[in-house]
Amino acid sequence: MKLQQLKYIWEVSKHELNVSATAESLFTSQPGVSKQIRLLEDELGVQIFQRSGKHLTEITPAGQAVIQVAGLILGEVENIKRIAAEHCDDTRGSLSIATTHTQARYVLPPTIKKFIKDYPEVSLHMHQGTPMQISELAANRNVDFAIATEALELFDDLIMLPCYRWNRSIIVPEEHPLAAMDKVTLSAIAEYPIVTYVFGFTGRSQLDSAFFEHGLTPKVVFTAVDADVIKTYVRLGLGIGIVATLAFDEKADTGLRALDASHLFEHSVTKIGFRRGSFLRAYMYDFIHLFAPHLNRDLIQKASEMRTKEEIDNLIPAANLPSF
Amino acid sequence: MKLQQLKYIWEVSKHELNVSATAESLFTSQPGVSKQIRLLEDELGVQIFQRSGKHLTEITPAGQAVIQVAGLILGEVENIKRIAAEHCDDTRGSLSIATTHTQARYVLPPTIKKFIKDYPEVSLHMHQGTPMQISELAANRNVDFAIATEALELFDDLIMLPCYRWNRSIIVPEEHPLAAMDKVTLSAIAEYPIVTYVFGFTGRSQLDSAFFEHGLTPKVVFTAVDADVIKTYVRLGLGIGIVATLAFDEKADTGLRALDASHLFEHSVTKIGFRRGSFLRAYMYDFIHLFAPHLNRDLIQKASEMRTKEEIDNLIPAANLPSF
DNA sequence: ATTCATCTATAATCTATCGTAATAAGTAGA
DNA sequence: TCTACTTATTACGATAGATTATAGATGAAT
Repeated sequence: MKLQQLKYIWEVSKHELNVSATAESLFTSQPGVSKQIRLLEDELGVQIFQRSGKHLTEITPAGQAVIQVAGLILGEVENIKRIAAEHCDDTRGSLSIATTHTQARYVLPPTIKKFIKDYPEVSLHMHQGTPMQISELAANRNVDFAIATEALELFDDLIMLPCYRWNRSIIVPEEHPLAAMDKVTLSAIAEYPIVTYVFGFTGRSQLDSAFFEHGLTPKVVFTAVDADVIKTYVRLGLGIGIVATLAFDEKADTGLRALDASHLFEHSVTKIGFRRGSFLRAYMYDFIHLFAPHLNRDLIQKASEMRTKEEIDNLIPAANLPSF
Repeated sequence: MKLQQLKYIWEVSKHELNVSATAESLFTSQPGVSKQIRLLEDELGVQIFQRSGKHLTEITPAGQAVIQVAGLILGEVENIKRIAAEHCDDTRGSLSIATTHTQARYVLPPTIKKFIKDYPEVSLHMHQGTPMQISELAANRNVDFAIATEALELFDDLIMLPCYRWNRSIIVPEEHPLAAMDKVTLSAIAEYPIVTYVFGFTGRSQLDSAFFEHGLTPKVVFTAVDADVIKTYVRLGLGIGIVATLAFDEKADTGLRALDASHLFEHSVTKIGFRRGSFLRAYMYDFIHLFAPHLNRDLIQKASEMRTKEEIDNLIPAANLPSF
């Protein structure tokens, strides 16, 4: 048994059982991968993949179990490398973060700025995608951290730490009738066409459920992944915007007004996630701490030991989070 | 990084940093081991072993951490092999048990007899040693199970399941004055020379503390590892014996009488232990169940998840154990 | 100090293994 | 039945790994 063989079966299972594609992604040849998989199967005495003729069609039950453990091993191998790097030079390394537009554009910049000042030798990589893609990247060890508000819950082998709570604001042109209201109401909003986030992004589901619970059907005329696009269309008069409050900047966003909507919609919680059982470099702890000052090394390590989301939420109650 | 390299550093750390001895135990050449260790160190960029000239003198802090994780990986590799074997043929395999004389001679025979009848294709290996050696064998993956009454607690990465409680008896020649007593007392025993277990064996410490608490100093004139030897010397009139009750057989041990001493000494608990996180074959669960009928697959799996001995003792209270 | 036994590192050689390229063979979908 | 795609096979070349012999270093004992 070789680590490479474990790597191969793991990667094949993550590439829809397509050996050619897997080989390409690993910068090696297809016959090499096929051969190693076969050798491993011979050694173990069980089929890992079901074949129909020359195609891999599915993973056998034995394969399921083997691949799962192979994943653990690959994670530990990664840990060994990190441990070594940490003991070698704890200021040098790399940090990959997958996140959404909202975080990258409005929340992360100060954190990143401070981080690259503190750790100039750490090369930083940012990936942008849907919450689902982000979670997958973290679960598959393509990135170190996932930062998002949604979908992270779906991956059981990610440790997710609550970072901050945030609320929504209604964005309207300055002269809009709603701007005159003291406290906007859901029914008032429902009167106007709405521009907001795409489903699956930035707490969009919270928004929908609020309307639904009040028996209202919002007229969503346009959806976007990011608040910049939303604001642009609000300016054009397409409708009123509903975005995260932290995506509005009074100075920069001239011509627009933000009306607090925290009383209308349940708050959302943004979280940072990493693979369960992964060794974190010192600068990784520091990054988390920079991003969410209530998360110190001790707390992060305690949370890493937890088995369920509930335990973590108990350890870090939402009430104690910073709120925006 | 290769599995072999991890195996090498792990094994070297278990062979007092003697590369030559390690190579021999692995049936390979010393230069090969040295080279692979060096290659691994080069790849990781840190020293794993401290060298003084040409000798390995100690493990560096980085090495400590790396070797620990290497141990996890090797354990998972073992699990993969077991998983594969289980899916291939769940009646064939091997089972290695390390235990003490007392277990091997008096307790295990019926279990073993049933087991080899149920699983004729499983090759069974028994190792005998001190409780300390037994625990080490299990911790170092040389055997699957450790069965003993002492020392198992010292190894944090062993899951130990309580199997049964047992008490002691005083063994005397039939015509001995103590045989006439209704209920023997500690002070009565302390009058006579005593033959019992060597320290570190078969709950010997429990025995000493009972005397100590009553301010008595037993006259131990001879100690042995096993009850057979003890009984032999009792027959010779060297003194009275104190052994596990289950080591006395009324029919076979003619000329001797056993006097119950359960009221004098705290009971002991015999446990079966295996490496934390190790995948157990179906026949391994069955073996445990044969040995300790209250331990079924579910309970064993639950206990495997536990972090501390206390949690396990809570799950399997001593009061519920069979008693001998 | 010196010697000896023991242990590790180095070098050279040989073998086995792995990756690659070219190609054959099988599958799925139109 | 044809085409596009995928995997298996084969042969070859590069490379890494094991082995043997040997040199160098250490530490304990004389």
